[in-house]
Amino acid sequence: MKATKTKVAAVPERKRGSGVKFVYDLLRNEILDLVLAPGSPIDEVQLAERFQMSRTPIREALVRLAGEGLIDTLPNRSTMVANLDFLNMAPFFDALTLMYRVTTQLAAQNRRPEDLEAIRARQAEFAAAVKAQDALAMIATNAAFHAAIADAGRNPYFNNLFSRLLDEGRRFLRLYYQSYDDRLPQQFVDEHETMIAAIVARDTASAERLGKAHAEQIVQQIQKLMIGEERLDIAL
Amino acid sequence: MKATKTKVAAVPERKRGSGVKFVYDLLRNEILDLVLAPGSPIDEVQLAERFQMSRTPIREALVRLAGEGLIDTLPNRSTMVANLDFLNMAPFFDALTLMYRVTTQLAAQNRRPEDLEAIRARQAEFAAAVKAQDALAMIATNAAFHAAIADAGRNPYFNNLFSRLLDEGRRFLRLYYQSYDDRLPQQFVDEHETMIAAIVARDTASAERLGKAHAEQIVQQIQKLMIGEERLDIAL
DNA sequence: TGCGCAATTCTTGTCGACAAAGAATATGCA
DNA sequence: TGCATATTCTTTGTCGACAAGAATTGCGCA
Repeated sequence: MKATKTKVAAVPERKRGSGVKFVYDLLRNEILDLVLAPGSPIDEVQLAERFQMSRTPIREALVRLAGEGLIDTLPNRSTMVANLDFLNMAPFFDALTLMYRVTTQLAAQNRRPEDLEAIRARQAEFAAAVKAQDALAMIATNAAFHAAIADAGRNPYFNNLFSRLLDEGRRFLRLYYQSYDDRLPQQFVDEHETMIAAIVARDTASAERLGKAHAEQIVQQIQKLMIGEERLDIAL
Repeated sequence: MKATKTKVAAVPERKRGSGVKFVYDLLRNEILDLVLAPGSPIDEVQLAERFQMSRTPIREALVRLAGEGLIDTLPNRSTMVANLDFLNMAPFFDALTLMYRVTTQLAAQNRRPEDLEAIRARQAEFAAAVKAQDALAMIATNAAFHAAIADAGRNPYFNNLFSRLLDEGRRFLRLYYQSYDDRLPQQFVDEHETMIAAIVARDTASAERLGKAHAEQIVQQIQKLMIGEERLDIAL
C-alpha cells in the first residue's frame, strides 16, 4: 500500500484552492469505480499524508462527498464509503426511469446546436469504448452521454438528481463488470443513435418513449446481474 | 448588531459534534425564511464570534449549505446567500410539478398507517396556521405536509429532490408574504383533504391528478406574485 | 480461566495562528 | 486632476496542535 516517495518528490507546489477539488474528484472517482469498496473505512490522516496536505482540506472534501451520499459518517467514530443498497432497488429504478424519460424529452424540446455536438461527441466515445470492449470506459461514457442529454434539457433540478442516479448506477454496473467481465451490447449504441435522432427532430413524444425503453433495458441489465450474483453467492 | 455579552455568559458548555449542526440548522432556516436576504454576504469570522466557536465548524456548515445550493462561494473571495433565480422559473415549476405528481402517487401506493398519522398531523398544523392567518407558519407547515406525503412514498431520491424544491419554494413564498401580507386560501386546506382521501383509498390515479392540480395552483400563486412584484417595482 | 474495570490508543472535532489572494486605499507622477 | 502603481486591509484557505469520544488493550480479581 505504501507508495515510494523517491520519485514523487515533485509535489510541493500546489495552488491555493486546488487541494480540496483534487481530493474530492479523486476520491469520488475511486468510489464510483469501486476502487474503494463500499463499506471500506476512510482515514483522514492517511489521506492527509498520501496527498501531502493537512487534514483540513481532506475533511472539506469528505464533507462534500457525505453531502452527496457517497460516504457515511459515524459521529465521533469512523467514516466509510457508502454501501450499495441492494434491498431497496425499486425506488432507484423508479427514479432512474423517470429521469431518463424526462431528461430525454426535455432535450428534444430545448436542445441547441452546441448541445447536439456535445451529445454526439459522448456517443462517439461510448461507441469507441464498446468497440474496444473496455467495460470501465463504457460505463463512464454511457453516463456522460446521458448527462449530456440532460444538459440539453436545461433543467438543473432534474440534472442534479439524474447525475446522482447515474453515479449510483456506475457503481452497480462496475460491480457487474468486475464480476463477469461481460460487455454492454451493441444494442445500446443503436438505441443511443435513435435517441439522438429524436432529439434532433425535436420529437418530444418519441424522445420520452425512447428514454423510457432505454431505461428499462438498463434496469433489466442490472436486475439480471443481481439475480445472477445472488445465485452464485448462496454457497453453504 | 453587537449582542450584549453580560447575559449570554452561559454558553461555554457545548457538546462535541453539535456546533456544526446548530450553525447549519440556524443558517438554513434564516436563509429559507429570508431573514438572510439573497445575495447578502456571509462572514465566517462574524459567525464565529456570534456563536462563540472557531471558524472550523462554521466553515463545515457553510460547505454543507453550499452543497445544497443555498449559498454561493466565490473562491478566495466572498461567500453569500444564493440568489433567487427569477429568470429561470420554468425549470423550477416543471420539477416541482413533476415531484408533486410522483410523490403523491407513490404515497397512495406505498403508504402505511403511521404515514397517515404523520400526514394528518401536518395537515392539522397547516389548517391551524391558515386559521390563525400566520403566513410564515403556513409556508413552513405546507412544505412539511407535502414532505410527509413524500415520505410515505418511500423513494429517497424523489424525496431529496422534492425537499430541495420545497425549500426553494419557501423562499419564493416568503418573499410573497413579506411583500403583501396576503394569506394562502382556504382552498389549499380543502385540496389537501382531498389528497389525503385519495392516499387513504390507495387511489394512485386520483392522487397523481390531485398532486398535479395542486402543483399548478401553487405555480399560479407564485406567478401571480411575480407579475405583481414587477409592476410595483418599476418606479423611476 | 473468565470477567469487569481502568488505562491506552486511535480517530475525529475544534482551536488559534499564519499565509495567500483580492479588494480597497493611498501614493506618486504627468 | 487623472491615472497607474504600490501598499494596506479584508477574507479565505491551510496548517499543526490539542482535546474529547469511542474502541482496544491491559490488568486485577474472582
